[in-house]
Amino acid sequence: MTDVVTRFAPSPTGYLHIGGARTAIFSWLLARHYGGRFYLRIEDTDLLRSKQEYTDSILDSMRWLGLDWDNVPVYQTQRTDLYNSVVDRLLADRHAYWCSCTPEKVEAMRKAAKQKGEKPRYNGQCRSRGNGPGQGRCVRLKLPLSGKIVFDDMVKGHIAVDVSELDDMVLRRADGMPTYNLAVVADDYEMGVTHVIRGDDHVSNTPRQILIYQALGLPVPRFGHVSMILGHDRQKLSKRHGARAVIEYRRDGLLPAALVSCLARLGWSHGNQELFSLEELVRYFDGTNLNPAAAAFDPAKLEWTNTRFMRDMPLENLAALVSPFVRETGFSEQPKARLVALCAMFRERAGNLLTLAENFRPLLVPAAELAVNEKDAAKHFTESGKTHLRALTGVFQACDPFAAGEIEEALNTYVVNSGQTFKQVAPPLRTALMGFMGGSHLNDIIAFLGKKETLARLARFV
RNA sequence: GUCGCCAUCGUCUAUCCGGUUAGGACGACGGCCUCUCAAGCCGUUAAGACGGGUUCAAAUCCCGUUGGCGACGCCA
Repeated sequence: MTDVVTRFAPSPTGYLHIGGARTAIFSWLLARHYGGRFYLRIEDTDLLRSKQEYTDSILDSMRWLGLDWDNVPVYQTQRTDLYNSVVDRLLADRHAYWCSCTPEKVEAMRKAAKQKGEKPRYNGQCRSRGNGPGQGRCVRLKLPLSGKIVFDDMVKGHIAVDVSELDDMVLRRADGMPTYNLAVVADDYEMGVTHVIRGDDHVSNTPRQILIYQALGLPVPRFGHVSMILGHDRQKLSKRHGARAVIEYRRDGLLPAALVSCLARLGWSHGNQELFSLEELVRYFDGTNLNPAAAAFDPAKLEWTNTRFMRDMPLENLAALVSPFVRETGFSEQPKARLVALCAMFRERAGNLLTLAENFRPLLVPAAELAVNEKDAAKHFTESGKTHLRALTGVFQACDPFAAGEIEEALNTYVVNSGQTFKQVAPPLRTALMGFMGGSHLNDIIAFLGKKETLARLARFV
């Protein structure tokens, strides 16, 4: 496989959701793995539902995920000449014919067939009418009378469908616009697509498209029908499963690499490996080991994956990524060194950048605005607890320089001298500084707050 | 209804063409660690839908049943 050409062909009728994203990822990976090309095609022929806003958003999501494409995206609405030439060729070769039946008439045909327990189909009555453009409304493909359409799917394996299951499909509508199946075949051929990776809701379209390729005398590409992604209850994915548009994950502060790794792992595997960098995916993804069964999406695993990616990346990078989220949670732009310190303290305690930024709050807010957990306060701000806080006020005041090493030493000295254990001193201190019993190591917290803020917080509770 | 596809722990999956105590990961639960919450480490939980074949041997191959999904548009 040297000349691998794949494509991703979204309809701009909505945002890129994770199902589409996964299809795009597989398609992109196949091309990149084999050093081929990956194209984008915007299937915008549904004029009513297509919006530029969606196209922009989809392209934006692709870029964010790190899925680059070759050339410029192709828009189907700009290629009617291509589609018309293909239909005309089919007409000239008598592989297609003009149909004068009205939609109502066809509908009635289908209904009747269904009532007889047959597959609802157009009966092909215009085949031999010899209609010309004058009498014709739409153009239909003339199917072979019998035979089987077989193809070897990259994920589903061998698939066979009897031609009698299909009917003479419309190629060009009465309004002159091409239908989906015609446009797909014309485009995939014209773009030189060798591997069609798409959702498995398209498997039943594949025999129809193969019929068009055959009528045109064109080589049929390889197909790979990726299974659907289901919700946790194994129902079709919807909002209530927490599976959303890619931009929403971006807004929540997921790392694109984590999303890609997690999505790639859904329906594809490489032994027991769970986490993959983009480079590893490109290296390992060769179009095999694809699971034909539908897979349920697990938001919990995504969070875990993201935490791992946040944990394993350079602190400076994480700090830069979390910065906008810190501003989003209501704080001013923070110096890089502070963000790095915060990330070091909290990155293993958050599943995404937004909650990471939210975890910073107790340390960024002024002492007077620190939210205090009532239960923890009641439990730890006892008489002895307050005694410790008062004593520690003096300890910290005397601590100079106010740096990590000195703070640790001063704290330890206080614990020993007061005949207490760290376990007795720490909880009231932690509650005073964080507002609740949580967060990172005390020394780090104190060093980050600095002398002034530390003392201000103690003063609030003594 | 017809056609097609699918079926391993709750979830994602491994087990390459038949031979495994059916492995890993997420989750859940428990323990260790510990000033807290996490993280980390250790452990527990839990699976071949069902019924027939073929075979010395079946999760694996075949048939059927059931269930799920998809498609059946002058939507994409």
